[in-house]
Parts: sequence; C-alpha cells; structure tokens
Amino acid sequence: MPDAIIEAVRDFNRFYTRFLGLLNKAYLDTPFTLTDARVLFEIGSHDGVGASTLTRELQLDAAYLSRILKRFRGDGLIETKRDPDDQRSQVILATEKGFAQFRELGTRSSAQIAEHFDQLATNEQQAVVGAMQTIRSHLDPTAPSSPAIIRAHRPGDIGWIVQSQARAYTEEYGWDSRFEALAADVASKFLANFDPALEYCWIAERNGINVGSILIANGGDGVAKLRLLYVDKSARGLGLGKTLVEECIRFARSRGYRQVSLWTNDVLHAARAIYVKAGFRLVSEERHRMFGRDENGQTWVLDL
Amino acid sequence: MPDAIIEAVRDFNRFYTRFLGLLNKAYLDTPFTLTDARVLFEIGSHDGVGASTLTRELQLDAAYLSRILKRFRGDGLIETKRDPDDQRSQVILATEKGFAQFRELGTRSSAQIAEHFDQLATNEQQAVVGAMQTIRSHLDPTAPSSPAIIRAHRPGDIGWIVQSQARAYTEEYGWDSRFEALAADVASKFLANFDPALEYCWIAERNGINVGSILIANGGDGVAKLRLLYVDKSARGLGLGKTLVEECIRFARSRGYRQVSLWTNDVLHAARAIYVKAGFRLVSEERHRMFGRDENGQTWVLDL
DNA sequence: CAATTTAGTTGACTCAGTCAAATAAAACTT
DNA sequence: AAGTTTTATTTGACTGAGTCAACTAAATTG
Repeated sequence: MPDAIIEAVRDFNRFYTRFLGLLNKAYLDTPFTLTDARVLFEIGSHDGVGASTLTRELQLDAAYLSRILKRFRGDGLIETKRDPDDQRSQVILATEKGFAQFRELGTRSSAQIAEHFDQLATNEQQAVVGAMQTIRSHLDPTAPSSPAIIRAHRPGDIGWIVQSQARAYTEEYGWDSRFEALAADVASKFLANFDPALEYCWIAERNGINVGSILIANGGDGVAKLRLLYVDKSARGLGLGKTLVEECIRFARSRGYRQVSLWTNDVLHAARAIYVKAGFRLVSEERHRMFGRDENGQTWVLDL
Repeated sequence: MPDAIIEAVRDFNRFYTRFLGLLNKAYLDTPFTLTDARVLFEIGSHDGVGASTLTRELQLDAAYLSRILKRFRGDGLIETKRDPDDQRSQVILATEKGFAQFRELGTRSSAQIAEHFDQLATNEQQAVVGAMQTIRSHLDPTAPSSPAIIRAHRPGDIGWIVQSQARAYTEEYGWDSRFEALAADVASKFLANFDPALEYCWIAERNGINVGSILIANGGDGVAKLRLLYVDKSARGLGLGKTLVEECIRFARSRGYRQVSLWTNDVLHAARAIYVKAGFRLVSEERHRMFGRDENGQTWVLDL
C-alpha cells in the first residue's frame, strides 16, 4: 500500500490527538480525570452495565477500574449490586447524583465541541460529520456494515470499473497496462453502443462506495457477452460475485438470448468457481501473453 | 447548533480515541512512552527544533520535556547546543542513533496503520484519507494544504480519469452518459495506441489521492492533442490546472510538435481561462447537444 | 537601566495506571 | 460429579509519567 496514504493517516492522527487534547480540557476544573469521565459517561449512558464490559469497552485495567468504581461508590455517584444471573459479575447503577454529574460532564464536553464547530458554516459542519461517518464505517469492524446493494450503473461507474480492475490485477497478478487498455476498450464500446433493451451494467455498492461490477453486452447472434465481473477485495466472501452472475443470467434469459459467453483467465480462481457453479462449461483455452505474463485465456459458455 | 451534530462528533471522538489507543500499542515493546515517541518524532522530522517549540507544538510541560531531553541526551539519541542567536534557547539535533530510533518508530507506527488499512480496498483507503483531509481542513485553521505532486500515469489512473470527469460533469452540468462514453473512448484509444515517445499522461496527486489529470495524444501532422484536463473540486484554486497545462506545452515543444490543439466546452470557464492565459486562441466554435444539454463546443490551438 | 518576559533546569511530590497474587463463581472436561 | 480451566473482581505493592513551584540566566520592553 502506498506510503503516501500511511503518511497522510499518521499526519491526521497527530492532528487529531492534539484536537482531542484540546477538547479534553473540558474536564480541567472538574474533580474528574479523563478516564473518570469516560467511565462515568459509559455508566450514565448505559445504566446497568457490568464492570467487565467497561474494562473491555474502554480498554482499562480491571484493577484500575475497580478502584475508580470504589471511589465513585464512596462519593455516592453509583451503586453496585451482584448480577443475579452471574454471581461473579456486578451491575453498576448510577445514583441521582451520579446522573447529575454525568449530565454536567456532557454539557461541558458539548460546549467544548460547540466552541470549535460554531465557527463553521452549516454545510461545513455536515461535511465534517459526514467525513467522520466515512472514517468510522471503514475503520470500525464492529460498525454495522450495511449490506451491499446492486443497482444499474451511473455516470462515473464505467470509469470506476476500469480503474479498479486495472489496479487490482496489476497489484495481484502483475499484469501491465495492456490489461487496462483492454478493459477501457470494452468499457468504452459498451457505453458508446449501449442498447438498454439488450444490455445492462450492474454495480454493487456498499456505504455509497462501489465494490463490484458486471455487465452484459450484446454479442449478436443471440449470444450475450458477460464482461468485467469484479468484486473488490473489501467485499469478497459475501457471495457478491455469485449474485452478480446470477443477475446477469436472469437478465440474459429474460431478453431472449440463447447463450451467455465470457472470456476469462484461469488465474482468476474465484471467478472461475462461480462460473462453474452457475453451469458454464469451458469451450476453449489458449495460452497468451497479452498482459505481460503467461496466462491461460479461457472461453466459457452457458446455454440458456 | 444542532445537538445531533455535537452528539455525532462526540461519538466519533470516543471511537477515534479507542482507535488511537490501538495504534499506540505500536510502542508497547519499545523503551519509549507515547510522549517519548511524539518528541522523538518531532525532533527527527524537524532536525534542529528548539525546545520551546516542542513544548508549544506537543503541548507538554517544560519541566517534563526538559527531563525527557536530558534522558535522550544521556542515551546518545540527541545533542543539544545553545542557539547562537538566542543564548537562552537550545537547538536539538538528532544523532545517528537518534535518527535510527526515529526511523524504527516510524516503521512500527506505519506497520500498525497498514495493518488496519490493508483490509480495505484501494478506493476505501482513499475515501478514508479524503475524509481525514476534510475534517482537518475544516477544524485546523493552520492546516498546511500539502502540495500536489505531478507524475506519470499508473495502472488504474486512466479509469480514474474517466470516472472522475464523468461524475463531476454530470453533477455540475447535467451531462448524460454520452460524455462518459466519449471520455472512455478517448482514454481507451490513448492507452491502446500509447506511444511513449510522443504521448504522455500526467496525474496530479495529493496525499496519495488523485486530484487532477491531463494528457497529450499524437494527433498526427505535428499536432499534439491536449485532452482530459481535469482538476478535482477538492483541489481547485491551487493553480494546478495551470501547472498541468504548462507541463503539457513544455512536453509538446520538447517533442517537436508544431501545434497543440484541444476541444472543450465554453461552460468550463476555469479551463478556458487557463487556455487563454497559456496563449491558446479560439479557432472554431459550434453548438451541439452531444451530452444532453445545449453547449458550445470550442476548438483552441496554440502554435509552438 | 530597572522591570518584565521568555527559555530552560531542578527538587519535590502525587496520583494515574500496572502487575501479581488471591478469591470466588461459572463453564468446561472427562 | 469431581476436577480443571476460565472469567470477574478485588487488594497490596509499586513505579514512573506528568505537575508545580522555585530558581538561573538571557532577552526584551519602556
């Protein structure tokens, strides 16, 4: 992966560390440390959490947390009782006083944030929040990853197909720019001669980002050409490829084609497995060096 | 300002605090604390900083920093000498050993980041980095907008050109997919017939993200065709378009072309201004409806 | 030139956070 | 069902990161 990206991320991290440092000044004239505040926040917003959940969630040392809770108990901020379902665990409940403190901390922290955001225009605020969402959805594995949706192509998508396939296959199989040239040629001809009645391009998209593609072009003679099947690294293993191919076949059948044909290379194992499963049969094979490496080109067909 | 925004920001902050916590584990089996690492990083990347700059930049206590520097000096990582211009201040210089440590920390931290980013697809990585840039540019008034670099195209870039132009012009001018078809056609022919001696494609990139493009194709007869000039919204106003065009002209001149010619549409005001400034003259104009809207197509030429 | 500010150092301290060991309940194993 | 392992929590014993106040010395201000 490109160093420039890592460098950009590190740079952002340095910046955001400083920014968080500024925000955390909110607790300065408060009897709470940053950790105290985090704990109190978690208790206040999930009343009745277990202590072990807190250590996991906030990545705290159990001993340390135990002491913090003891102090909170002493200050009358929380009450703890054994979990009836598990006598080892305890359930933490905020007292009225605890809730009051929780709200107070919330107010302070909000004020601190508002101070920074008030200077921004509304659409800037939205841009920032949107960007935060973007980062989170990609970096947080526990973030509910929304399912992929499959839709017709939109402007830019054809370019994306060329780009992503060229990048991926250059990286994974060492193919050279002639592959991109071929993909671009296929893509541009598809767009130039696009016949909505007999042709289609499907894009799989997740969180607003393209992750897969496939298209059907009219090969004449009742033959539908299946082309440019691609599933991005980030979305493999979800059965997306299979879904895309099935969608294609259904489309081809409904438009009265008698056969679906496709050309691929045997290094693309995952794709081949999908074709086999869908009922395609290998009709011809030839060695070539079109993309700078020795490959086995294969033609597969499926009779409808 | 809306509570929802503040809530979203706090939510992101909680998430990112945890994320940074994970990344900072990079220093776990290192004799350095997080603060040590930050100091060493600052020294390593700005050799010759003053101590007071460090306290300001990293928001550290002067006493604390003094002790850290003392320790670093003892370990032979840095050398300090009085600032000749200000006898109170000191200049901090990393020793060879210090630089080695600095590089080691950099490697660890990069590896930690790469671990998280490797699972993402290339365009996801770009989405995240772009989002980071967005956040930073809005929240950091002093954000130095890192310079764009201009380089030759790499696999995937041609696809990117088609994608980004199609998206942008669809959004901004309401052009339909015929524009993408045209761009894809130009791009694919460029790649298919690429002649390294007389043709070239420049990509402007910032922080690992493509932000601009231009290419020169051989039009025959001593005429260089300038094509697919594009500067992304996020990078406009930096003079990037001008730089790209100048680069093209220089190239065309050096390869012995007698003329540079290009076709554009008059709605693309920014581009037209660049061409005018570069000395191009309008030679013909025609109304057309190639992209679903009434436009004025224009041909411009520059004699070399 | 006296007064004030800035840069850096040192002593003294504290308290946030860690590690190891102990207890007790729950969850496996056989 | 008895034995073993794992999980939840607590406590004792530390340590060392970070703070505060006081001090020196050079630079700046008025």
